[in-house]
Amino acid sequence: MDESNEQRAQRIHKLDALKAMGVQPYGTRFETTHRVERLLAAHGATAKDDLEQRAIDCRIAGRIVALRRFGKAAFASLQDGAHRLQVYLKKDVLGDDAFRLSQELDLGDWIGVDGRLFRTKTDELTVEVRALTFLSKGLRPLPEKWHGLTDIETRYRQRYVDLIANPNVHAVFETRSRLISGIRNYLTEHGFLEVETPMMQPIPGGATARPFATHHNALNANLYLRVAPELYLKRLIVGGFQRVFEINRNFRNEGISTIHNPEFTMLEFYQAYADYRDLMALTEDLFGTLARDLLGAGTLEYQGDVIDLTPPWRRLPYFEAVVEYNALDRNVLEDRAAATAAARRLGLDVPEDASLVGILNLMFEETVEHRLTQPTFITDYPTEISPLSRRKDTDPRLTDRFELFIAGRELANGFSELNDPLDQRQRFETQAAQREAGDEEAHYFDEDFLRALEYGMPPTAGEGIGIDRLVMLFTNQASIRDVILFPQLRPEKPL
RNA sequence: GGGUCGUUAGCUCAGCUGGUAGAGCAGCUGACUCUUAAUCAGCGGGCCACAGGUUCGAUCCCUGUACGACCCA
Repeated sequence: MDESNEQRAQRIHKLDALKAMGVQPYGTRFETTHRVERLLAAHGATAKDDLEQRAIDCRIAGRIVALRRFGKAAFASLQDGAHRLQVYLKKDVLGDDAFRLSQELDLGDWIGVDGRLFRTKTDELTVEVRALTFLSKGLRPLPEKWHGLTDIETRYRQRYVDLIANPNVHAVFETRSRLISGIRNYLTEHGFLEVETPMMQPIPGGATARPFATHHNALNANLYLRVAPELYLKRLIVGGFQRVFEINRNFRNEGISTIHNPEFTMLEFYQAYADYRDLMALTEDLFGTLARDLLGAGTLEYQGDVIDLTPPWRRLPYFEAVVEYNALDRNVLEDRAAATAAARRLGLDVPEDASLVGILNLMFEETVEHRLTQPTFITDYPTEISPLSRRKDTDPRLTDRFELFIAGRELANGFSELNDPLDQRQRFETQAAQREAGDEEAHYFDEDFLRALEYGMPPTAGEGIGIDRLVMLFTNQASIRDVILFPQLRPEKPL
């Protein structure tokens, strides 16, 4: 970008003008009495006469985002977080020196004001400023006041400008933070202990995904950024922690899309002595609690759909879903040739060497997932694609597992954990064979994890919830980049 | 990885089968003590993403590159 544009040069000149007035353009401590949000909440509806009688003084600070000058007075909008409050700068109230300072103000400057609340004759809540403190000079012009900043690339690369120009963006990230706090509170209140496990792992495990590789010089060891914390959290269950959770970043070396960022935030939690059904109930309750606390409702609108979070949510076995959503004959579940024919009739490209489960999984992903708008637990996933899940007692080809879909997207994945070390060893062997055959997403063989299981892991259920996608749902955002402050982009050309 | 579209002033955008660029906001100067997209008068501001090609002449047509968005894998 142009570093020497006209407006920037003019503002650098203004630094001298400020100094000439004895004003430090980059100030220091300023104690406020109120946040603008609080003032608006408290007095947004207080009547004009009432305000005058109560003579409410305040001291607030913020960035000037609008400025309307008259000869000997001016109105400015001060932005504090996602909220704005108008201030009135009037010569005969401010005094000559402060008014002269006010005439040097630019859009984008930070100021602090002392004054009294009143309502203008157009009934807008406003602070009549008695003392003006210059806090910090902005050297770059702000985006346009009416359209704001819309260029998507600039919004992501210079999120600071996006946050200034688009208060709704600020609000999205406040909601994100509150949602994560809400999850922490909920789990802590339910006896879960927050823990931290390695993000740099010698063997990346816990998910089918390609890892980022790195190297530790002093140890001369290859390490991977984790794709999931799962295997470490289960080691903690082996060690005797009954309920643990971790909220932090996972890294997957895969494509970027509206629902994928290379680093993303995951909640995983593990509960000893519970099964996957308990976790479905917990998930319903957790989402309901978050919706009530953050949205004040049991339903939310997402991209034109009304999503009803009222429990219980539908539970639909995986194979049943494939049959139901495509109105297929049940023989496709047993007969590979029939499944292939059905998939091809649906327009799917079936590889010659695909297994029956592979074909059914293809149908599930292509024809079912995106249609699961209302919250739905798909249960009983095939063992073949669930290498860490406990087998069903009634059918060892299936597992005690679910995935939660809302608005056509996977939001959570949970299961009763496989705690049989010998079965787990076999599953790893199968994965290792797939890896040998060229599947870069297949699980790595983790001998230490098996050793841990051999010490005995109590019956346990565990779940992962994609926090970014959950935030998308709660803030009605279509792209994951709009709920991640600094989404991954190709590096910018040097400035 | 493939396809489609985009990149013009600080921001938001125009720009005619190709003749060296416009608006609004923002900025600067002046007027104005209740405005809120303030108003009025005047004035500046451009490597038209980058590199080639075609042409007397390219913001415009062609090729490539970079970055981004969306769709597909």
